[in-house]
Amino acid sequence: MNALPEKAIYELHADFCKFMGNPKRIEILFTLNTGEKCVEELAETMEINLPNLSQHLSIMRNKGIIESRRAGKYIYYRLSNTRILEACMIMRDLMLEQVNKKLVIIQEGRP
Amino acid sequence: MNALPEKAIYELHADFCKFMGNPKRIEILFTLNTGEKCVEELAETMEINLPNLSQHLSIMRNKGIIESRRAGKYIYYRLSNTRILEACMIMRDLMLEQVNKKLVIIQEGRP
DNA sequence: TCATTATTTGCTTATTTACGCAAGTGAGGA
DNA sequence: TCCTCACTTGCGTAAATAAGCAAATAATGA
Repeated sequence: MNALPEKAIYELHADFCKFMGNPKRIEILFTLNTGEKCVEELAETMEINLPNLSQHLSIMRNKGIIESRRAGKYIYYRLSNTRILEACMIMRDLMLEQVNKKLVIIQEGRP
Repeated sequence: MNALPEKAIYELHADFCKFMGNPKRIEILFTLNTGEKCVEELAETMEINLPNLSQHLSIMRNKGIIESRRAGKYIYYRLSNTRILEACMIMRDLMLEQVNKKLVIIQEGRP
């Protein structure tokens, strides 16, 4: 097979991870983890306007993070692979750990 | 304890994950996984100029992804928690899976 | 066929990010 | 003390991203 050069892998890797850098997309991830949802439902749960949501969905669809199917009038979105949630939960744990560390430092600041 | 509102968690989560959206920072992660390195060594391995590397290191340090210690003239960087690599490897696997899927689609396009 | 509903696209603006260069800082040694 | 080396910071610019609005699609039902 063709060996992708190392630098190209890093580019693809970073590009694939970019979707995680936006709070709305993280929210989409967690919301879809509770089950398939149509765009309107998502927009309502998330309190986001439709065009903006649609753009985020399109980014995630293009990267293969989520998949969609049409059923009558609605388009339903779901996670393509729940392992993404695994990675996401690790990041969340680590983030919360960091937040706690910072809180402790602040609290130690005023004895 | 004070319950962070859901939206705030998504903000913090996304912000914490942002570092993954840059190929240089992914490379730093993988390079430091092979062991502690000083800035100069990193710059040489990665073929990146020092100020730019330093900026990426500072971003990762502020988020608690990496830690540093001074030893004489040099400042050595290391990963603060190797679980970050776990998350990163899951993302990498999923990315490679997607890349393969896309290659298959392209190949099916010319029979 | 036409209107309606659900979703997407295009366009514009404000904000953020990346990176190169020049200058600054700070510890160690002459 | 002053110089040097290792690293960091500030600044300017180019490019990417986010979000809102208006307009365009695409499937459904009258």
